[in-house]
Parts: sequence; C-alpha cells; structure tokens
Amino acid sequence: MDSQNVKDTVKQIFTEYLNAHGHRKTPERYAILDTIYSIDGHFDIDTLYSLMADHENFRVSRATLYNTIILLINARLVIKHQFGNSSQYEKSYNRDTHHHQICTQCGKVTEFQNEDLQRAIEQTKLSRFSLSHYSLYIYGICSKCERANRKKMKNNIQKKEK
Amino acid sequence: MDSQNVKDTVKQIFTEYLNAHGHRKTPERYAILDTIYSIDGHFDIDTLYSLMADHENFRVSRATLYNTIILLINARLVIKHQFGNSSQYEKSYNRDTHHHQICTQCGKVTEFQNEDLQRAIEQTKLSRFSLSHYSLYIYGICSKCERANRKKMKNNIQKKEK
DNA sequence: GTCAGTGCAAACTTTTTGCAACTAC
DNA sequence: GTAGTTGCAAAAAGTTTGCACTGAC
Repeated sequence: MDSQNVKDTVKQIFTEYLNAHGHRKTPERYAILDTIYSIDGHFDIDTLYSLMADHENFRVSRATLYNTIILLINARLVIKHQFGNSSQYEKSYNRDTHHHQICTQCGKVTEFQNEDLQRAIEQTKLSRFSLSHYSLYIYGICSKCERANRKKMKNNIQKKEK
Repeated sequence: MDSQNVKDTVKQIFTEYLNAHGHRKTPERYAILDTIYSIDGHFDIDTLYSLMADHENFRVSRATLYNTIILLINARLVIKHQFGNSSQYEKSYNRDTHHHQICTQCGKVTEFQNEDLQRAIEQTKLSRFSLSHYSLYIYGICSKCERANRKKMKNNIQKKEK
C-alpha cells in the first residue's frame, strides 16, 4: 500500500470512528491525522506541533493536539510510548509489528522485528483480559556507548598507572 | 530467601556499588533502599516519600529520592517503568521475571508470569546491543471494565428504544 | 578540612483544565 | 441555534536545578 493510499484509508477509519462516537469532523483533526501519517518513526507533541506549523502551515494549539491524539489512540490509529521524559507516539495502521531497543545510556531507540517473538507474545493466553496491543522494550547499552565506555575505562586505567 | 535476607544482600550489593563508584554511604541512601525493599509491587516517588515519612519516620527530600533512585537503577537493584503519568519503580533483586498487563481504561496494572514468553524474549538475538533488562507491557481492557462497558452499552440501547 | 550529598525552594517541562470564542451539525 | 471544539492562558503534576548547609571520608 502506498503512502497516499494509507492516508486515505486511515482518514476513512477516523471518519467512521468520529461518526460512531458522535464527534465532529473538524479540519484540525484531519490535518493532525495527515501530518502524523507523514511522519516515519516516533514523535512527541512538540515535534508534531512544529511540523504542523512549519510544513503543513496549519497552526493548531497544543491542547488540540493532546485532545486529538487521544481520539486517534482510541481509534487504533496511533500508539503511545513512554520512554524518556515526554510521551512518544507513532502511527500504527499498516505498520509492521516491531519491538524497541532502548539504550539506557544515550537514550537512543531502535526498532527491530522478530517474528518468533511476535508469535510468542500474541499466543500468550491472558486470563480475563482482552488484548488490544503491546509494547516490548529492551533496555541495554548500544554498541556506540559500549565502545565509548571501553575507551573511557582504558583511559582511566592509564591515568591510575601514572 | 526470606525478606530480611534479601534486604541484607541488597544492602551489601549497594555498598559495593557505592564503593566502586566513589559515592558516599549516607544513612539516607540505606533508608531508601530498605524502604523500597519493603514495598511489594510498583510505587512512585510520591508514595515512597509518604511511606518513608509515615512508617520509617525518616524524612528525606524528594530531590534525594530522585538522586538515589538513579543510583539504585544503575546498581541493578531497582527498575523503572513509565506507564500512566508518573514514573513507577519496583525492586528488581530476587524477583521473578514478570510481565505487565495494563488496562487502558482504568489504568490498573497486573503482573503475570509466563516462562515460554520469558524464554522467547531472552533467546532473541540482538545485534550490537548488550541486554540488561526488558519490559513487556500488554494493553487491553480488563474484565471489570469490560463488564462495565457492556452494562453501559445495554443502558444506552434501552434509552434509544424509549 | 574537603567536597559529595542533602534539603529547600525555585525553575522547568509536560500535560491538563477553565473559559470565551468559534463552528460543525 | 446549540453543543462540541478550539485556542489561550493559567494551573497542575512531575522532575530537575541552584545554592547554602551538613556530614562522610
């Protein structure tokens, strides 16, 4: 599915959601949805705010962004993550299931896919709970920080030997 | 291992950590560690603050709690979660690996264990990344909210029929 | 004695809320 | 016309920071 096709489809899903829940179909809401589906990867409210002001030339208040994102989450078109300080979001329609690798040192988030893992999670029997979605966060040290640490440690030892 | 035994062990681990990193061994730090290892399940900074003031009769400032928690996380004695608004923490030494089920409606967090799932995650090959720990959050609707929703929906239909 | 650590309050950041103005229906 | 939405500013909530004081080493 190409990008425009996805945008049209999510627009339709959102319209149905708004209708079903008696919400109004405002231009702000569609502009926000469109912008979000132009973003690859994660974003936070501030980034979205700037993106809309700069590129789409459509100014919406932060309050509206927060309000609309809640609707989009309920409509299953956006998912919310909470690594780092501010909440991060990402589009969820037509995206491959993926997991997150987070470096505890530099905070860098990397996505990866693993079908076995995905299958294992989805096949897990949950008692008295109807699953909607899930997030797996794997914490550790990325190779870049690992290298930096080794270098640092080496320097420290050399200093001590002096 | 009984509770006192665990407390003694983590105290020892913390002491080693503080020594190794040239940090001071203050009474505040040990009181915080002790309180955390008296708590079952999750807690946030505010809860910890109240607990220490009320039960331990040991007043520490929030700033110190934040500072100390970072040390404890680095010493692998505490892990941090970020569901809901405020950061949640839990002790991590001598705890069984578990996963989290979060109700998107009422926010209730339930823990569950599943060895197959645990094995699948731990066996996942990660490229250029040294794993330290992981969190799996499963989102959905808990049975309680599910029931409430059904009831609500039923009422709505009855209202419309009038 | 020195400097890391602490408490306090102020600052900062992110998110929520109240209210007047606006507009989709 | 009316009630749901929006923008704005203020408030709230959580966390960080600056600074003077304290106490672990």
